[in-house]
Amino acid sequence: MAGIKHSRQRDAIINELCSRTDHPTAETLYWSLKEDFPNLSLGTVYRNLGLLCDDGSIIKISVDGADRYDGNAKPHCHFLCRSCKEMTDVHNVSPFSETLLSSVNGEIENYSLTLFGVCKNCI
Amino acid sequence: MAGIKHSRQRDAIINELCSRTDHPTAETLYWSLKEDFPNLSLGTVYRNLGLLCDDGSIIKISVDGADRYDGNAKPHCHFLCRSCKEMTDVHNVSPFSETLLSSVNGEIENYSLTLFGVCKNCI
DNA sequence: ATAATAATAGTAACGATTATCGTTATCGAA
DNA sequence: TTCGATAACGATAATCGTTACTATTATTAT
Repeated sequence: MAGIKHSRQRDAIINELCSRTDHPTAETLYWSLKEDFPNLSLGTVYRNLGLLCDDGSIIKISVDGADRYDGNAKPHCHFLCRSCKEMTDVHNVSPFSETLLSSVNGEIENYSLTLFGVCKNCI
Repeated sequence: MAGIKHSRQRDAIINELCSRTDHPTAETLYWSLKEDFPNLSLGTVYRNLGLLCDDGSIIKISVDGADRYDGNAKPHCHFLCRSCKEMTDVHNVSPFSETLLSSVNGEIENYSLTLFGVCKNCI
């Protein structure tokens, strides 16, 4: 990464995002980091998350409402509970059949698969 | 649908959405309908799309930027070209594997699967 | 036709995100 | 170790997509 400096805020944002298994929004991260950085700016959080997405080291998940971020950049599947809004990872995903992939009129680089429903806690 | 009236605008919005295979945003629909309804309001488009989503007759697709709408409410897969931003349907999607479904800690009601890449035209 | 009421157009308000800008922090080179 | 270049910061304004409000108009059952 040419011309990318370190900063205490940037390192903290990466560290915070990668150390949690929920899929926080920019604002959720912002408030978590406020303790250690009382005058952290929300714009700083957004700017760094954007840069990290650009270089592929994290993932942005577009959902209804505010976007969520995932420190695990390896494509995988998510489950979003419509009751508690908690988003969890789903592992062991090999969802795509040959017939699916062959019916795409282009080159696939990535995917986003989100399952919607109600989690065990909310049933 | 109790208490739902027809209106020329509402019928036109449904008809326009269902007659196209791209996955237009609210604003795209708005401009398409402007010809026939010179003083159509963007709010009217959003309000009707919201109602149609609520009763499950159309689908909202949350992607980067503005949400897209799909007149085909049957869950299926989409392919979004990162170059021309065109979104196309992917048919013949086989259901998810047992291993995937069993690793979800809740009841699945719906899903959203979007493939990202570059379409044949843009390669 | 009339009355009840839902839908509309126009516009203001809102939440999420991005851009701007003056100041501060980082980091390689002197 | 300072210095200078420049990236990153905090604060805040601006933008974008979407929703809410309100007075007026259109729809529908009677």
